[in-house]
Amino acid sequence: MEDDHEDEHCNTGLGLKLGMTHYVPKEQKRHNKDKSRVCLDLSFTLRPKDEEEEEEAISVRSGSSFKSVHHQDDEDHATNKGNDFISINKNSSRKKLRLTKEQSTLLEDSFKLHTALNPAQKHELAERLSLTARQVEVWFQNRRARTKLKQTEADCEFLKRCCESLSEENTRLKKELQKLRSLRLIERSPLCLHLPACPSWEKSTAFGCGPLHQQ
DNA sequence: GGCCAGAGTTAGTTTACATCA
DNA sequence: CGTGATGTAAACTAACTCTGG
Repeated sequence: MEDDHEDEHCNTGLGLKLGMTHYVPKEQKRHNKDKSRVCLDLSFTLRPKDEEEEEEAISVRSGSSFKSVHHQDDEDHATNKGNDFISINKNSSRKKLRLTKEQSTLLEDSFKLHTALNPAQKHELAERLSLTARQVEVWFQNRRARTKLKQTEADCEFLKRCCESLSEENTRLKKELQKLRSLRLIERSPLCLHLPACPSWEKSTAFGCGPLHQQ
């Protein structure tokens, strides 16, 4: 899969950009219904300066997709050499980083130790992973969200089982109550004065709340 | 007012499956 | 029938925005 990067360079990015696709940035989708505008996404500053200027001449910088500039950590993008993220994005529109096995493992291991990082830990980990601190931060955010979601699903499943179990118990008790009521009718019958008492009756009547004391 | 975390959303990628030649 | 190409929906997840503490 990762071997296909070269093909990807040829396929998507350039074709889309020069193909005059009606690209609608997120901001515009939300606030601006002007879909006729032709836009190009100039996401990364690692692009050669002249190329950027050329594109700016025919485009409208949306400022949306990569608004993440508000994070100072993003300056680290320039230090992220050798990473797929950069090598892909410099030539195409927004591409998604795929973490390597090693990166994922290290992140997971770190997450097991601390589900949240302080700034120093974040930067240290980012350095070890050749990622930006922002990327590490986002990964931890998403990881926490996934953990929480899984926990919620597990809780949900547990409560569902509890509910089913209680429903069964409720049904069983209702049946028992029904049985006892019918027995009470028999007991009151003059023909059946010496009917042995049901053990559960004795228990419940001891607290004054058994079937015989109901109503 | 800046920072951070969580919630919710968007969008790129992968995977599984179906269909067709 | 088996096979490769293609299309599509679902799942996954990096990156994003918004909001509240």
